[in-house]
Amino acid sequence: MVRGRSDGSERPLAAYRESAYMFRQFREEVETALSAALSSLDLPTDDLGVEEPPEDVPATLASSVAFRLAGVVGAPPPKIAVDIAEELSAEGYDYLAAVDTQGPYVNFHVSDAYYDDTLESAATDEAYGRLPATGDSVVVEHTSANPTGPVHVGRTRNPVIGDAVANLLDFAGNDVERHYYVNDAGRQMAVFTWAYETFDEDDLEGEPARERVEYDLVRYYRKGNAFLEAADPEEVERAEAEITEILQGIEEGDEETYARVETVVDQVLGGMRECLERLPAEFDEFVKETRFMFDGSTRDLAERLKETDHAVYEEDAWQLELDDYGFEKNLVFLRSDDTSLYTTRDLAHHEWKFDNYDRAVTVLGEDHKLQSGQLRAALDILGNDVNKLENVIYSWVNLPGGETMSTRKGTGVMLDDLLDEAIDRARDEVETRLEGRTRDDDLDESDIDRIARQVGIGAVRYDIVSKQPTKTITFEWDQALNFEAQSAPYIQYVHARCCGIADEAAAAGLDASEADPAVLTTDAERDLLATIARFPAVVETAADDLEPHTVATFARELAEVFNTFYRECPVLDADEEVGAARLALVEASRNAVANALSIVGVEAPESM
RNA sequence: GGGCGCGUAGCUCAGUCGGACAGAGCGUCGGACUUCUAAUCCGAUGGUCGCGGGUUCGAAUCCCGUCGCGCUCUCCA
Repeated sequence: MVRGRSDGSERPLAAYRESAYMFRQFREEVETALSAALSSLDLPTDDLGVEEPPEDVPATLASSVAFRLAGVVGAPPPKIAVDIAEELSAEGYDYLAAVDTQGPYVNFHVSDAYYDDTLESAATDEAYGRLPATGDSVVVEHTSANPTGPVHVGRTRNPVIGDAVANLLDFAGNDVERHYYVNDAGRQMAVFTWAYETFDEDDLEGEPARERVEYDLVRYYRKGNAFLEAADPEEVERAEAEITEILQGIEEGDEETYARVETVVDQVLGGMRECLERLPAEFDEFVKETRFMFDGSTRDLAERLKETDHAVYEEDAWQLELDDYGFEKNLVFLRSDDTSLYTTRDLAHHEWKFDNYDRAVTVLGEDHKLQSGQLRAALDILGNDVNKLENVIYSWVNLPGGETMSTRKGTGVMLDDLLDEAIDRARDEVETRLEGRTRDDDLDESDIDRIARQVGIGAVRYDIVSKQPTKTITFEWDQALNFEAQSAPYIQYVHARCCGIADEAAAAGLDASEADPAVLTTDAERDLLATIARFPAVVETAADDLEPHTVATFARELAEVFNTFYRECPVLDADEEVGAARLALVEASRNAVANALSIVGVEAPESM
């Protein structure tokens, strides 16, 4: 579509795709040029101090190196900055065009080619921002909630962050698989299985809150737990014996017991999976922990642990001393009855990951932080390269008023209800706005359904994914479902606007292939292009740090500069040359917004 | 009590591997729809960056202390 650069040269298509890395290349050029200048002045090059300047500074990158050299050189920073700028040559670079100073800062300016290539790349490449293949396979494990009942909002941070991390790593060039680790061998599932087999429909409290299997079966789980807490001690003892029998059956690999437990597990998990698909959070594999018991790997691993220097046999149980790793208490890996623990099985699980993937990322709540540290230590003791294992830890979601969420007690807001409410509110918005709508594209009933779903669910996801995972967040309806600025709909709206303009332009016969980036001269146009140029670097940093929320922030910033551009720079009513270039800018914006949204897991509507 | 995390505007949050006057949105107040979708834009208002020390040319950011909140310290998961 966009042909030729403003200097008239032609480049092959493959090279356009390479130029998806303009900001990153520019950064390298700045570092190279600055190093060279410092070297020729006999100054140290270990800390270049390259950073992004504040918004009101008209440079793309800057260096604060002059501050640090003041002591070495014995001159004031502004003087040093000038010396460096004079020594620095911007000759021979693609994107570094000029250097100047502003007080103690050395500022670096980009060439026209930087903008030209950004526009070419972003407007023509639907995958704009995607980084080159790393060759790494990465398994992202997230959610992994025990299959005890409906997914509630307290758990929602995990699939939302997890899915975004997986999307991000994928977009950063990795070969990603998404796993849900199913705890099907623990006491909770034994209790559930016993309760499911013991009680009848008549024994249960109330009707299922929703027509789906996990809402039905969770009533058995709650009934079982209530019984164990309150029933006659003799009856409780009898029940406990049955529960223990189930646990031991699993441990011994008894197929009949396994089948009984899986009857419950598979049903409940199936329902939870349907709920998660609404987000949507989908998985390549549901990995059951019983797998690592039945294949003998947990047993083998325990034997190997016993052989290590850290293993001790105390109080009839095999334990691991982890003082060297900063843990005071020992980690028991075999109970006194010789059965394995959750962590033992998880160790086998992680060695399996190491055998099959180059990297393993786990998204988990802060309540699992200690356990994950012990896991890492034990994996290290077993001789694994624990650098392959990375965690993303998130804090709890509070309800206003400090109410806690519990599947067992049946308290908390269910994710299904949250999503239904979000979609209902979004539908109200759509219908309200329909009256004042100026665009005549005749939204029909199915469009309204689609928009309500995209906007409602998008708002919930964005509200969660846009915040730093380490911070505790308070869930409030009005805030999560605010459809205005700093929300998913605000960004989605930009995408819809881009699509609308593209449609109108096509109908009017406007052609972006004639675009000449040199005619984009207003601040609004340059700001938009400069923001789009940063996108690949944003993806790179976010992926390195496993921080999808920075992509959410970028998407919002991009939407803001686009809306200013939209306000000030008409596309269809501009003269043909300017219109064509602006249309290319709209297409570039659409690609960047669509891809940023897809990373954070929010749909990009073509109309709304 | 020990370990870890968090504390930024009335509210919700960016910024946190030291750098240009601490930024948004919501709220409040005031403007802009005969103009590609007003889920928009423009302006005003609003801050002892929990508190106290320290390091530094420079600290919301690093160090020490302290207060508050959360998580955690099971032969649970």
